[in-house]
Amino acid sequence: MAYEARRDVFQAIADPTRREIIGLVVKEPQNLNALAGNFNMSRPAISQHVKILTECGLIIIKQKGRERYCEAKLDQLNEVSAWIEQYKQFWEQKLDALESYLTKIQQQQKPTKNARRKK
Amino acid sequence: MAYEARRDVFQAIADPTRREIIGLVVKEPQNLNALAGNFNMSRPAISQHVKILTECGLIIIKQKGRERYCEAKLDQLNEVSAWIEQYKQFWEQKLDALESYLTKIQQQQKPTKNARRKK
DNA sequence: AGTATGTGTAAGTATTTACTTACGCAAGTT
DNA sequence: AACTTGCGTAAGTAAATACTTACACATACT
Repeated sequence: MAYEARRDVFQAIADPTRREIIGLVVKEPQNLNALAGNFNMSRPAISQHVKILTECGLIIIKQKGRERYCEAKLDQLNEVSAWIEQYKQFWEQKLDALESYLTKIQQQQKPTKNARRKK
Repeated sequence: MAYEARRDVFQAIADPTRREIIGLVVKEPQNLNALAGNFNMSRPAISQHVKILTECGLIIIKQKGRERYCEAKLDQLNEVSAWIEQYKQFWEQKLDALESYLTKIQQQQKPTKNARRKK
């Protein structure tokens, strides 16, 4: 039951190996053996990761003779980008404007001096 | 062994429930029961998701009496944002400049007219 | 003090993940 | 035609995930 129900971009990029595959393929399209050469795992393992990446559209395969070149096609990253972007403002504003406010609140929560919980 | 070795932001946002939690908490900080009310799953399940989110810093907990308010603190999303951003140019340029080139290549790969594979 | 409320966490479970090795097949080479 | 190369995929496995129910415990309320 390995590698079945997976077509989600968020899931796809959750795995560090897959992120690395993307990084390599963006730099230079390459066939599966070449790709697998960069990792400390078996060729089939990489093949399975690539499958997932193609299933969610982040990689496309160009068959050339018996070789299959993997190319990056990162448009789907837009989904993630958009999700992040909607919060960007939030966290950037938090950083300066609300910083002092938050600190204040936090101080109100400090336990009374020398107070002890009974064990 | 539920929910152990997890502190990675990419992993954290890979789960749709956790993404939804973030969405809710950004709009309005709320305690765990209120939060859990939005989902079709048990309160402990949400508690565990929140734990993961706090562990990678996307949510902070403000204890108020017996309640624990969850607030979003999305700075860590920067890690994801940065990763995506480095590729943004790539996929945006691909969209126009390379589009025609890719189409051309693709056509070169079309099997010869009426060519058939033996079965 | 006794009860209700808000919550963390342990233990159990089904499913999914991320690998592995073994095998099979098509495309090129000799 | 036989051999090599490049690759997909099946089957097996250990670990991680995402839940659940049961329980413990502190804070508040009466």
